[in-house]
Amino acid sequence: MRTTGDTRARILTAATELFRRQGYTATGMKQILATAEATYGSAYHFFPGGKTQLGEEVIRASGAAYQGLIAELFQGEGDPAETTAQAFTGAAQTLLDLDFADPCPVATIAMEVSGTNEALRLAGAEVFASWTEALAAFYGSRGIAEPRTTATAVIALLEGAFMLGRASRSTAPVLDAAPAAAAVVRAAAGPPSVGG
Amino acid sequence: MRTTGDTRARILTAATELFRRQGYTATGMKQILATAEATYGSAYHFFPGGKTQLGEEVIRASGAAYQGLIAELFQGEGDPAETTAQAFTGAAQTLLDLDFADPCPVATIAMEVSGTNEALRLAGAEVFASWTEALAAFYGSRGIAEPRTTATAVIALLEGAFMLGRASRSTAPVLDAAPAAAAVVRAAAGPPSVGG
DNA sequence: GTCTATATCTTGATAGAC
DNA sequence: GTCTATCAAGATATAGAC
Repeated sequence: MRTTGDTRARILTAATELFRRQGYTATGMKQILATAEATYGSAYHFFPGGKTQLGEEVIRASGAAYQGLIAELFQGEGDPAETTAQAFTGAAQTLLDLDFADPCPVATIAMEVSGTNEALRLAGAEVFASWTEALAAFYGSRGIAEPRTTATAVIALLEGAFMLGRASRSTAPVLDAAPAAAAVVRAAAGPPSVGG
Repeated sequence: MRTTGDTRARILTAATELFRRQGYTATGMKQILATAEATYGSAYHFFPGGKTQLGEEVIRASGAAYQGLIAELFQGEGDPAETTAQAFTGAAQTLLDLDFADPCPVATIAMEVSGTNEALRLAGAEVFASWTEALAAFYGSRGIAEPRTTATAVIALLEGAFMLGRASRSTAPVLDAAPAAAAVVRAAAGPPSVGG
């Protein structure tokens, strides 16, 4: 049963999958269309902005989806540091389930185009900011000091751990990052002792 | 005064610069050779393995250089957590000096090819492992518990912060990561208190 | 070791029929 | 809304003169 708009969604899904596996530049329109079982005519009908528009919509759609995931994972009354560590443990499993394809569809595109494509760079920046805000809202509600700083560091840690995990085809970096992320949260929860 | 081997080095330098700015796939041999003021003949004379060999040598050379930088930065008798934070502060300045080009030539290539080019993926993995070992050696010598785990988390945090910083064209993520990295080191230095 | 010319293929994008 | 055919420009890589 086909509904109107099906083709557009198929193209977007195929692009998301291929971008995360092969990167943005290395993925051609032809391959996207073959995977989506669509044609050039349909692609440029729905995405007149071409490949750049496709990349931008992939970033924003994935960004919204992951923002929802953050809201889902980071809640409840437990220790926020423990909640954070558990999210990393779950992320390690996701990495494994994907056979070390990029768990973050935004990261690879962001790395590739940050220096060359301003529209895509900006889309990635906005998505990262939205994740930081969502996570900071959670930390703030749990009484963590400097919630935005903490959230930024936790997201950076997760993205970096994904990168090392993909390169080494191992979940170890993400699992190693779990207690580290908890330590970051605990440090912000406690007193800001600097001198010793 | 030209010395033998000059051309080879020029090609390698140009490739390193362009890969970090534009990514591996988006950079063409033609542009590399134009930048290096070299020709196809020279390129395939020195790099018979073509673009893949060029990518691999860029990764390994940059990896060795940065391993030296780690050894240089992480030493001395000061508080290792403070030393770590200072390294991040310095990295933020580097990011700014590069006008938000990738401070890590390995990261972009690793993200792009981890799923498609096994030779390059492995080269990146080995480089990341060498950095982790170098950093772990420092933490171990300073009495930090689980030095490898700590080192992995710190490197992941740095790489992730670079990624966010490039996307947002801001040093804030790297500066936010500085105290977080210190917290990770401090947590490993102190007693493993979990319950409270 | 360096050069030019070229072979072969793929890229993103468009035109126009239906 | 979908299709095919095609364009112009790019890609990596090679051949062979010098």
